[in-house]
Amino acid sequence: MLACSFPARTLRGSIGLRLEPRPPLKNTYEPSEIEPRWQRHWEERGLFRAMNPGEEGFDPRQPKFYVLDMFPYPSGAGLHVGHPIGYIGSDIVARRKRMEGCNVLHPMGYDAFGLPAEQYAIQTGQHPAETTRKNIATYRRQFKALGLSFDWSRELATSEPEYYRWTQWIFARLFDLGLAYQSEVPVWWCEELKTVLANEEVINGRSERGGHPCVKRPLKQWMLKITAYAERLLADLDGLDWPEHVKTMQREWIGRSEGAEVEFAVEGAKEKLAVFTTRPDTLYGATFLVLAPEHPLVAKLTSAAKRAEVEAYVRAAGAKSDLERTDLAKEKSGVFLGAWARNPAREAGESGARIPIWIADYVLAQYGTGAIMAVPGQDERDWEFAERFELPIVRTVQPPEGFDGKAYVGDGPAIASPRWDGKRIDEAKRAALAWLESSGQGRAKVTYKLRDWLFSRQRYWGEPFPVLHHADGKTTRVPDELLPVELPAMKDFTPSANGSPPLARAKEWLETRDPVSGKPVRRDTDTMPGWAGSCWYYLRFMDPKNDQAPFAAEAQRYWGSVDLYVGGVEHAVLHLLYARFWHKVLYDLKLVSTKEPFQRLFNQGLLTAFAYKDSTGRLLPEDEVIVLSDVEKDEQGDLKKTPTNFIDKHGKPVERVIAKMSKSLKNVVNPDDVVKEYGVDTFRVYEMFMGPLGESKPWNPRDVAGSRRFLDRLWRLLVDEESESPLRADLLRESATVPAGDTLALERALNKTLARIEDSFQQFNFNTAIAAMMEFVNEGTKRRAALTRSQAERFLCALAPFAPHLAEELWARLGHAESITRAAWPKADPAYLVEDEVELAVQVNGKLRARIRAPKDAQRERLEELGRAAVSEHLSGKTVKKVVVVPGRLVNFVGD
RNA sequence: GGGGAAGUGGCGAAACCGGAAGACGCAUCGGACUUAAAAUCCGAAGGGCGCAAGCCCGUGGGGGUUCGAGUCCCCCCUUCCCCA
Repeated sequence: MLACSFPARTLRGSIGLRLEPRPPLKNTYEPSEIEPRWQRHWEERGLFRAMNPGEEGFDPRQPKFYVLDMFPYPSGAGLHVGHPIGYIGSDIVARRKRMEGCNVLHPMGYDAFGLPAEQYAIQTGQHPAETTRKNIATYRRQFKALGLSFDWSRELATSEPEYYRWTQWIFARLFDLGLAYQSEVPVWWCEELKTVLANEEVINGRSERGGHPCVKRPLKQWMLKITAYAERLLADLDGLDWPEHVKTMQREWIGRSEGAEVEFAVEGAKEKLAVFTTRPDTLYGATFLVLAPEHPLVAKLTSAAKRAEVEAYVRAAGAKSDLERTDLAKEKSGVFLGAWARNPAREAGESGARIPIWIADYVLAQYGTGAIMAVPGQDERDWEFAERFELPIVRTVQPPEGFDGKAYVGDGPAIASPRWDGKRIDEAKRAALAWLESSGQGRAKVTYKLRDWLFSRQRYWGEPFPVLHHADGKTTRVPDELLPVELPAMKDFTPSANGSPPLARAKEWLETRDPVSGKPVRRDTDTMPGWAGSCWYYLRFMDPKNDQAPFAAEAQRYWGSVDLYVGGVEHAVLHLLYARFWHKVLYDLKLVSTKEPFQRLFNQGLLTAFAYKDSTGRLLPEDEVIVLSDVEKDEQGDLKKTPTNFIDKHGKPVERVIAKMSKSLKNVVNPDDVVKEYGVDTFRVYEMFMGPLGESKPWNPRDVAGSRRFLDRLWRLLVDEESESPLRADLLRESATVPAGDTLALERALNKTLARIEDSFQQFNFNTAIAAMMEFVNEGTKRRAALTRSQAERFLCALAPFAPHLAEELWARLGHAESITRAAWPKADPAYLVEDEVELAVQVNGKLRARIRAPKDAQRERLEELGRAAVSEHLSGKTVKKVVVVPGRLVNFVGD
């Protein structure tokens, strides 16, 4: 029996109900009074506290459930109505799981380090610590106002020393394992701004702000060897319950490709040139080599005559982005180095053995070996390059008859390749590899598009690196017990004019002594990127106050992986890949017990808004648009529906379109305003009612009222606004009898509703759950006298995750002293889901012609008979060739 | 450029396995209540033709499979999102 359906408790009289907290005497639905009161109630009693093993109140019989939101970056603007969609969705799951008897971990925190906070601080002249504190306070207030059932005792911010101490501690583990190293890598440098810029801050070789020219230049950076985990990051995707497209994105980002590394001897040089190719079978067709302009051997191989030209080209390539360089549509460019190599498939002196070495910017230094063998016969870009510079082209795969294209990339028998002629690609590859290996000129190799993770930034607002640089050039790490290395308080944290990081100016902090040897050492002046703190916060939530370790092993073993992780698809690659990487390192260190951090991932859809486009295509702010009625009278004075019309202030028609919420379009809605006008429960219900959680949909201000009306109707269904009684009198009685008449109809309606709510949890299309609840309330309003106490209670329990404040209030008015938070989740009773008599469609040639009613278990023959009678007119003069009967659905007569 | 998701009334949407298209809500219209309005309650409503019973059309466009297609297959168009 369901605990919430028939409470085994005698009720006090209607006057003597002790309600806690006590509602006022006014008897209309007043969210502004009800909601803060219940929020205080939850907070005071710690109803959403999750207990760890060993804590008082921990119940080992409860299954655990960890539901996590991607924590927000606390920006100065606060939340707009788009942010809470995911939070409300996950909150509904968390609340429902609690009602199912789970120990639910549902925490919230802030991803508080990072570039935007620093930029905002520089602009406003405030310290990032200050703006971050203020922004967090705003977020916290807004979260609490939304009635989200977070365990606030676990709140954290990645910029707090108590937190980043352990971020540094994990970095120290990476350092010890050799997974963190320093390296000269090309980064975007803007001379005008005197700073290093992130990839996304550079557009077409110019800074996003100001449009100043930028170049790539090598700088010493911290790198994390994520490539060492490429294979496992790829393989373990298979076991995850993630959207398939997110897994695909990760697979493509990792970009595994199998092929061969082939060595080419260079004329007049000891060094051999190693190239990576996925097509070793086309080796005979390699008619030239192409190096990336940054390839380390470029300077050495360039002939004196070509030096000036080569150097100019290398400089120009440095100013381009990878995208510009590899764009297939662009005209190929390149320069001959004046050097020659030998194709290892051919003997020296043999025709085609001597091949020229070029550089071209379509070859990237970071991929493979930074050098390719160009096979124009089987590669489109190489073909284009060969045509442009008049280099030889040799086909080594026989194109099909009638092929008149240029490069042929399809399958076919090998030709002009004596060692594997006639073999198709797969086999030819194997043969080529075997020959390369046996002759010592190459080997099988797997490469990944994934590169090591550039892990440092020359900025202030991030985690300092817990390392010490010694006079002899050695780098050691700060001992664990001296962590955290705190970020020094600095008044001026803008980038320096010479491009050195702000921390280089914190002299007292910078110059220190090695705790081991006592010798003077320097700290590192870079900080970690914004991704660092978010790589492990889900683990800290398991044990957030621990000052001996990042988290206790026991706590981690208990909570395991995140059971449901909800957030935006924009983190599909980087955040999720980085966090998985750290998790696997911790797994190898036996610090965590699971291989993967997030078992199930769900991406909520984007919230859009309406915007208006005029005839020139310009988007107009909402307040410059006038909405005309969508009903017009025609000449006869009859009403005629037309598309809703919108005009601008000059009376010109504009078109309504869907756009992102943005300040400039003035279509940003603040949840505070919605809550003030309608209440939180209405806000929550509306956000879920708009459409499936996973889909993007527009906020329509004039639709919100409908959700409020639903809650109003529910209120009036249970509460008589005219009377002072907290509840309608008939609901104070228990109704133990078997439902009949209208009560039976309501019982069926209720169970149907419960079943539909249950379904909605599969795909998180809570809009259908709310539609079902609306139908039940409408049904209940029509048959109010028949509604029983038990039905009201089960309905409120199902409503509780969606509109928790109203559900609590009515639950209390029904006489419950305990919060609905832990009431039992109501399940549909299948016995009430089937009707005795069903309606069927009767079709003739697939067209609906009549409807019949029949007992649900009527025989096919009987259905056909009933159907035939119902459509006899349509069948006269026709011969029925076939009758399709689908019991419970339809009868279809197929004639001529 | 690559990848992904999606196109259904005036609007947000629903339709679980191929079986009654448009549930639920918004906006709209009509009625009841009211001195009046708001609120509330009851009702109408995809488009077209018709006095009506009813008939025809209809899920971005075109083709196909099927007794039957919003749903499956092929081609095309459009929009949005992500990555670069």
